[in-house]
Amino acid sequence: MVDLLYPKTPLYYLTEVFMTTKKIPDIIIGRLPLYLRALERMASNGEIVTSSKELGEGVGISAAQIRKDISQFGEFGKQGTGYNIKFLSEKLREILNIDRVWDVAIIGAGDIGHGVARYQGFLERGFRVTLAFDNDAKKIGTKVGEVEVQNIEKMADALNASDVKIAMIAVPAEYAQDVADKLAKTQVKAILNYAPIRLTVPEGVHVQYIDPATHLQWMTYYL
Amino acid sequence: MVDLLYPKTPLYYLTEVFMTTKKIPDIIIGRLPLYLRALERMASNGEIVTSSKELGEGVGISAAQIRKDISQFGEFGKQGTGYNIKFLSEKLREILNIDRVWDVAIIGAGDIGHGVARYQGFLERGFRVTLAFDNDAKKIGTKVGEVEVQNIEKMADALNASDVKIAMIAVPAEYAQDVADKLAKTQVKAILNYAPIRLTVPEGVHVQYIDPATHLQWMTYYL
DNA sequence: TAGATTGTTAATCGATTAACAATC
DNA sequence: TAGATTGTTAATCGATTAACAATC
Repeated sequence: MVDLLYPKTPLYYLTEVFMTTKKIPDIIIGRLPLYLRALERMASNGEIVTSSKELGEGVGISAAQIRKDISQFGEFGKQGTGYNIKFLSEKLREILNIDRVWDVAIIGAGDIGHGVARYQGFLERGFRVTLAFDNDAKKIGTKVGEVEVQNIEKMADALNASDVKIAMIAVPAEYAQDVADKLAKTQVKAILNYAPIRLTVPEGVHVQYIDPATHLQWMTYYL
Repeated sequence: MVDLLYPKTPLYYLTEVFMTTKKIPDIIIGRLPLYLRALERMASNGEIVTSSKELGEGVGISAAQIRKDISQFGEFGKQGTGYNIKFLSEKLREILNIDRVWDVAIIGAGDIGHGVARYQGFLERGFRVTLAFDNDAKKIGTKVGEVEVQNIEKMADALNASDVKIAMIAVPAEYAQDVADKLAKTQVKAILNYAPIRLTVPEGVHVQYIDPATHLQWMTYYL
């Protein structure tokens, strides 16, 4: 509208640059892995193309929203045809930075730590546990999954000697913030927290939470 | 506004009744367990009262939203003072129907199933695994946590003979929908799904999803 | 009383949906 | 060409925040 009425002013170009580097809402990023998950299942079923309608049904989201989300990153579809599943999957993997395998550290070698380290789903989706730490002398030196549990006092050094940028916290709630503080001093920039407590971390460090009991308590409201 | 200008019409009363039985948004219900979790930690630290400001800081939500959420269910605070932690916790437990212990079934006795069955966090938060099922002959008869794994063919009967209304699905993605269909024919009305796939269930059955890989893939966007 | 904090209304913000021209 | 489906804009919807009277 504006540029029909006025010549392009410096403000116009500023706006355009701003638009180009616009921040994608976090909530959209969070849906991309769900799209990718559905696309990979379609691909494994031998499907070649899909539509926003079909994909939407697969993830429980409206077709309009699927199209809007995807179009934030480029024009990956074809009018009249839909989306090539393999192509869109590749694009989503590039956008999400999962066109590679990420090494991950696990802190806490209790029940959750063991479960997480053994979980095949991570490996299938691009994550490999390569470091494990605990503060319990009885656990140090034992194995969780494929990796040996190290003394948590060596965590900072071991992390800095590695290229690990992702850590999972599986210690009791009362230690979780302390662990997070220590992680924040390393190059770890993403934390998946299984402890049932909110973590405070510096700008630039991302935290996601997993708390199954919270999900169950949510559903009991409706029972 | 309306009732300043007009006498109270039948529509007014209809509206009032409607307001009284208003449906609380799902997103608000989902925050209540987080409030409760924070309150329980405060209580265990010996604190007696808190404010929307303090509670908000504990869960990472604005004070205004905390107040608005809680006020949907009653007037549980005191002006000038804040909220009594014990009292508010009790109210939240009543609202969420977790002023009791819920029996839970786990379907799938693989790595996730074992981890979940052993997880102490459920018991502490009001959930007890009492039934387990798998289709693998090698697993049937073994134990996950405290309970014996039964043949999945006996699932419907065993569930109907129990009072279990909550089930956790921890089978491979390709079997998850089939398990969900079978569960939907029992009195199970809440499903926590660990399989990385969306489930379609009848009206009145609630599903929550746990997929750690999705959370990791979300964060790698920012790395 | 003065200070603090709730409960609630109104304003703002952001996300979702509807609609449709473009085009394969 | 006719039918299908995208990418995008405008309209709608719902959630969050700000503000403040009530009151402890």
